[in-house]
Amino acid sequence: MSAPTPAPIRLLLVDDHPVMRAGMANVLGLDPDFEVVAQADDGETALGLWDRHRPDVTLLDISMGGMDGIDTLRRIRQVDPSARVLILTSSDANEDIRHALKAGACGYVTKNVRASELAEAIRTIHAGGQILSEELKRKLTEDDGSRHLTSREIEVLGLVRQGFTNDEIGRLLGISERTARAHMGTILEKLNASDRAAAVARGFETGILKA
Amino acid sequence: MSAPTPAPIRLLLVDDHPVMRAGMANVLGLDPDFEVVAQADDGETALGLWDRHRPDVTLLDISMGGMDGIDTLRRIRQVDPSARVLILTSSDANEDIRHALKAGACGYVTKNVRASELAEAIRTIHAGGQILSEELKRKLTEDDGSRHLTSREIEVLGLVRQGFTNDEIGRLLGISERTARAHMGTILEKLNASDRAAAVARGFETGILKA
DNA sequence: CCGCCTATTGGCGGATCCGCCAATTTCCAA
DNA sequence: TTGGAAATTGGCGGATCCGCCAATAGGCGG
Repeated sequence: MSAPTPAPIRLLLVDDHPVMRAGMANVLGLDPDFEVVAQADDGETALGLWDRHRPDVTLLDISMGGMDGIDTLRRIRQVDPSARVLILTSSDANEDIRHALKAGACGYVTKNVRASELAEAIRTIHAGGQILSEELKRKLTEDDGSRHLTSREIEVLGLVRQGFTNDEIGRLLGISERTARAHMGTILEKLNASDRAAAVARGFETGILKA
Repeated sequence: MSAPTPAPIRLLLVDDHPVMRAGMANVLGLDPDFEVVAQADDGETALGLWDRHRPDVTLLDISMGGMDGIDTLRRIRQVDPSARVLILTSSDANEDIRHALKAGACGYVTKNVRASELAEAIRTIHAGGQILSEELKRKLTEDDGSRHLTSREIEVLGLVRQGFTNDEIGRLLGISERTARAHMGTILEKLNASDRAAAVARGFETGILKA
């Protein structure tokens, strides 16, 4: 009732760092459980390759030139909602984790993971499980909860970041300066910031804003 | 007058991403010109290994837990000012490049470099040359020049980031609120920001501030 | 159908910001 | 030594911010 050599798990690697991809291919390629069927260094290419190869599991980086990893993930899940994708990235920002999971990621590991743990994670993902380290889970629950901004608030924060006044923000968004101010108040409260400068800082720290 | 197999260039790899290190070791290990003599995933370990092996070239990542790459670089150059170090990192922030070069890096390449280019860069470094891509050079000259903050101004910006008012900043730094305000004015001008919120944003964008 | 959340707008007032002007001292580099 | 940049402090005033209070309207899930 047990095959000594089951079919390997077919993998698609997506990362814009060639050396990193080489590392993944090397580390995983040595394990007979895995087979790297394709690699891509941007979202567009990844989509095409995914469609052609239909890998069992996709390893996806978030920060890439062009279409980012989250968008790529959404597009893949749009084609096949059962696609299994493991996010493998350097960012441990709450927003990135949250967006990835919301977009349908089956797991999220940071790049400082050890090779053996990565392999184990892929097996778990392929078996239908979820992967999210205790550390990341803790980050998500403790540091967050009520303090995630609405899309409108994120929009306002983006303008604050550019140095616009409440009045200007109001005109830019077609709303009253009063309303912009109200959003600002909510942002300050949610981000636990004492003024707009601190709010922008918190935005970068949490990953809401990106350099 | 030409040896067919010269002694390989002895390398120390420092990066806190195990898979990335595997990639480097794999990519470079296949080339007989190179020999990976040691690997480290943090600055302290790197220092010890560097001292024991005295590699020809050190590949150093900037963002690491504990002592960061720049500090590690400084410590190495302190022991041996002729040590040759190539920064290999994901960050293309002006501040990181500037600090790395000032700390004595012989070269700076981002992780999206192709394997062949990385190998070539290492050879150049080992031969006594400098490596800095045209793209990064352009970034350094165009976007910068006069707009690098003084240490005092960076100190102030760090407090602004935390939401302190000019008055509070003055007291925290043991100076007058007037002076804090003056620094703020200079910061705004140098960073081309219209208010402190935008200044904080620019700080993160340029790499002066880090998440 | 009824709360709850979100978006919206309004008034009021004290706190804070930022620009423009000018001055002194220190310290480094040419 | 001398010029210049950096750090420091001061005054003045209009613009802007942010807190506290309150209200309306639309949407969504229980």
